[in-house]
This record gives sequence, structure tokens and C-alpha cells, in this order.
Amino acid sequence: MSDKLLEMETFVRVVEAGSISAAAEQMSVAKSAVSKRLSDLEARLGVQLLARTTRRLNLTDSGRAFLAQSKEILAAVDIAESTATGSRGLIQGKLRITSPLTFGLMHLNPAIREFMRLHPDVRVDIDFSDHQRDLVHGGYDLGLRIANLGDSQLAARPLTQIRRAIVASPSYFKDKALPKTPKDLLELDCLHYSGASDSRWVYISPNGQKGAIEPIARINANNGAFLRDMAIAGGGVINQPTFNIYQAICSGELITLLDDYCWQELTACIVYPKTHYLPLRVRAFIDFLTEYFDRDEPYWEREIAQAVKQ
Amino acid sequence: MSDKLLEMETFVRVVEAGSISAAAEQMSVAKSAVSKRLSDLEARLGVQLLARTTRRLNLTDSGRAFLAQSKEILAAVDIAESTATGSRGLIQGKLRITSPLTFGLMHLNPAIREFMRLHPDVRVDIDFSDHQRDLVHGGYDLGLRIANLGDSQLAARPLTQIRRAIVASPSYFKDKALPKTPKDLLELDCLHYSGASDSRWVYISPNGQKGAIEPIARINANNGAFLRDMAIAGGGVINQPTFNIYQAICSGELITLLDDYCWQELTACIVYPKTHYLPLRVRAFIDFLTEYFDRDEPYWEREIAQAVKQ
DNA sequence: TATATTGTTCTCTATCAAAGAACAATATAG
DNA sequence: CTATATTGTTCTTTGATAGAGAACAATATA
Repeated sequence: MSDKLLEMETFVRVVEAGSISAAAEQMSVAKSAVSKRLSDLEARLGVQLLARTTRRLNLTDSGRAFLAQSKEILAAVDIAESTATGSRGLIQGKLRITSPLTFGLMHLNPAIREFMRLHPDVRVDIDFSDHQRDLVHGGYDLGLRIANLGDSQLAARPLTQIRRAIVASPSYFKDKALPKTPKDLLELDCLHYSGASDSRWVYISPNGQKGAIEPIARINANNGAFLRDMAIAGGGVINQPTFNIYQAICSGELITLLDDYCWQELTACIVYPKTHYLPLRVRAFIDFLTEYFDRDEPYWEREIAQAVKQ
Repeated sequence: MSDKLLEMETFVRVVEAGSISAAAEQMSVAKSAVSKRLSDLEARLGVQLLARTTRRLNLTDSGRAFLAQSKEILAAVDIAESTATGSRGLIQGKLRITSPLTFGLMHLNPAIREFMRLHPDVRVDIDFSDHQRDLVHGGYDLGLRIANLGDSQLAARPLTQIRRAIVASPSYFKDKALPKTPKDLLELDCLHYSGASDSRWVYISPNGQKGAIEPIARINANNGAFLRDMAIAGGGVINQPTFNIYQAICSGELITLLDDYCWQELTACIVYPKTHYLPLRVRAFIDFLTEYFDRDEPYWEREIAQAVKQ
């Protein structure tokens, strides 16, 4: 007898991924295996669930109904198993995460190492990318997002505020005056992050008024680390989240400009599919990260504050 | 990854069967396999579901909860699969039946052969016994019962009325007078079915009055075929269901006595566990049998009626 | 029209589950 | 109270089978 649950799981994944190849990729098995599971399932039921050309998959009516029931069943199994183990156990399986590139590379490594130390049976599959992946479609358990999001399909758990700062290398100002107002930035070499939806640099001035400038980008790049290193090398002025530049600020490689202005903040969030049941490993990881990135003051803010004091 | 559904199914069966050995027997696998499935499941969950000594099984609290959820899930899977196939398909799997001995041997053979011809993927496991098996405990899909039952735990579908007749061999009356009233039977050699709950022979007389006699059993036996053959051989008078003796009546080997009395009738029923979902093969078999044993007039009654005409 | 990508099919292999015997533990019978 | 039967576990051997990987067919896209 074949493994019915595995067949159902495969079927669901194929539908959500949109193709057999993608589902195979996500499940880390050969696509021949996925193809076989699917056709075995259909043979057993004697019904075609997916009308497939080589290029496109379409749910049949039977398939649509079976899909819904399969999801229910898979969730029920998860629930049954986790209630059986109680709170203490069964944090296991593969955790599929998508994370913004720079933030992930700079701050996720130790967090994940610690989480995996706590839960030896968890494996992790991370996709670093500044493209916002479709969680369901991509088969991700959760994603990190740095945005002021209003995504409706997903549940979101705020992690911490992301402050920004305008910084440049001290050497950059050897022959230039420090800016006094945001407008002064327009005269300088601004290095801009091209991934942002808004090409302006938005601020609140010391007297509480909102404002924005549209910097003339000397360089556009879709990678924060690149912009940071360029600024450190004296390439110009950047507007970047503090998590990216705190080390350079502490070391003095970068100095903050227009300190009394408050540059548009973002929120770091964990997003995950709004499902009535969340696998234990996902819940555990969310709780862990929430703890890890102290909501009020993440460690990079503390380090900056300390450096300023000295 | 192990087959979670198979583990759940095994767990449920072990609990209902009351022992690992019995469950293995019912599932037609080695008990070592059942034992392993169970301990694998517990290991995976990290929880003991069944506290087992070598002699007794006890559900733990976790086990009790997991049992209920497992049943739900297994039923959900069945439902999902059969709705997917629609009405037309997936009548397959092993049909576990328990049937009364004589009735089963005389009348079930062609019925089951026909059913299996219609549904090639069905296998059948029959237990012939006049002991009323516990369906759930014994892991049966359904049972045939010949009784005026009021069993509450089970759902029942009436098949047909079972008429009775008092018969004996013509040769038996070579030197005896035929009985005129039930009381006259007390003077004859009555051969009694010892499996009945009631040791009396109950009747309604031609004028509509109820009555009963307590025959003095010359022979007690718990097998109807044996009693029939004994009567044919001239051993005495029997009170037996017509399904058992119709051939002998038609052939003249047995003659009916006290024809104008109506001897207590029984009802042939199919009983099955009152579950919210019935596997398709079970439903199909029930429908088939209902059709097969025409409720109003089963074929043996028709044959008797024909023989009487001639 | 050429190319890339998709799903299927095939064979080969490694894995894993079941069988079956041997064993340990515990009711039951005499 | 001892002998026996029955139960669940453990171990090794064996067989089935699911997955890998390549080759293929079909279809979008450039």
C-alpha cells in the first residue's frame, strides 16, 4: 500500500507550486518521483485530479474537491501529532524560510544556529532574496519582510522597528561641507537602494514636519551591503537601515548626518500563511525570533547607542 | 518517512482488537510488524500511547486523544477518496464479514461470488460462526444476524423475514400419527437447536392466539444442518428456518407439520458499526445483499411455494 | 525554426518494511 | 505452586518498492 498522506502532500504541493518540477524542487526529490506519486494517486482513485499538458496544470473538479480535503486532512494529522506530543516535543522537519538578502546575511546566521542547536531535528532551507517570494506558491513556511506591509493573505508578526540613518565616510567630507538640511543632500553623491518601492528619502524634521527629497542617484544598486561598502570607501551618502551600518558607525568608518531628522522607519516582520494550523516548528521558530530580536531595542541599536556615549 | 496513516490505522486496530496479536491477525500481517509500527509511531511522537504489559493494553491519556483524532482522520481520508472517485469507483479492499454458520454456508456462497465478480478488487474474509462476534472488537466490516435484535451499538439493515417450519421425514410417521396440535409434538422426538436463546417453540395458532411449547429435546445440537440431516434420516421433528430445509421440503424428504400454525419468525439483518462514514465496499455489499435477498420473498420461499402447487 | 523547459517513462539501486524465529514476560490451568 | 500457553519484543534475512537519473516527448518562447 502506498503512502496516502505522502501522495496527498505531494498533490497539494504540486498545485500550490504550480508545476511538478517546482514541487519536486521544493520537496527535494526527483521530479520523476513526484510525477509517479501523482499518477499513482490518480490511478488509485481512478480519477484525473490534474489536467496537465507539458506546460500547464489545471485542477479538475474532482481535483479541486480533493485538494481541499487533502489540506484538511494534512492539517488534522499535524494537529493530532502535536497534541499527542504536547508542548514539549516534535519540533522537527524542514523549515523553509525566505529572507531579505542583506538583513539575512548579517543577522540570521547566529539566530538560526542557536535555533538548530535547541532543536536538533530541525533542518533549514533558506532562500535569500530581496524579491518578495510568494510564500504559498513557493512552499515556504515563513518569510522575513522589512516593510510597512499591508499584505492581506498572510499573517504577520512584528519583530522590531528598523531605524534608518543617513551616513557617509568622514573622508568624503574632506573638501565638502556637512549637510545642514535634507535639501543639502541633493548636492552630494547619493547612493540609492533600487529595490525600494519609493525612490524618495522620507523624513520627519526636528519640528515634526514631514518632508521628502528625491535624491539624484549617483549609483543605484539593489544590494545594501554593496552600498554600505561603497559609502565606507568614500563613494557618497547612503540612506540605510541601521542594522546594515551599525558596525561601520561604531568603528567610525561612517558618520551619521542630519541626526536630528527622523528618517522613515520600517518594521521587520515575520509573515506566514494564514492557516488555521501552524506546524509546531514554525510556531517555535517565530517565537524564537521574536525573542531573539528584542522588539524594543535590537542589539545593533544598543551598540550604536553605546558607541555614541563614548 | 514512515506511512503515518498506516501507523494510525494500526494503532486504532490494536486498541479495538484489544491486543497486538489480534490486530496482526485481523490485518493479515506478522505481529512483529504491528509491534514495530506501534513503537515507531510512539518513538516519532515521543509519547507512549499504549501502556502495555505482555498481557494487557491500556490507553494513556495521550493515546486516548490520539485515538479519537486518528479515527477522524482515517474516516476523512476515506471520504475524500470516495468523493473523488464519485459513485462509480474504488470498491476495493478487504471485506471482513461474520455470518451465522448454516445460513452462510447455504446461501452466501453464490452471493459473494457474484459480488466479487462485479468488483474484482474486493477481497473477502469470512468468519462463519453462530457465536455473535463483536464487530468492532473483531475488526469486522459487517455481520449477518438472524434474530429479532435490539442491538444498540450497531446499525442494522433488515434483509428478509425468516420463516420457520416444523418438519420431519415421512418415514418417521410410518407408525405414528401426525400431530394435530402443538401439544402433540411433546409426544414426538424433538431435535432442538441449542444455540437459540429461547428453548421454547413459539407459535401463533390459526385463530390468532399466541402459544408456546417446551419440547423435550431428544437431541440438542448447535448446528442447523446437522439437525436437518438428522430429521431427513428419520431422527425426529425439527423446528427450523425455511432457508435451511427448503430443498428437503421440495424434494419431499421432509414434510411440513402443523402448517396452519405460524411459527415464530425472525429477521435476517446486516449489522455494521454505527460510524458516520461507511467504506464504499461495505455500503456496496450491503446494497448488493439487500437486492440479492429479496426482502418480500426470498428465493427459498418461492421454491417452496412452487413445490406445494405441483 | 531553434531552444529551453516541462512531464513521462525507463532501468537500476538502496532502502526499508515485513516475515519468521527466538526470546522474555505474564496470565491461566491443573 | 508449577507447568503451559499466550503475549509483546527483538533480531536477522528477504523481498518489494520508492527514488535517482538519464533519455524521451511535448510545448511554449525567442
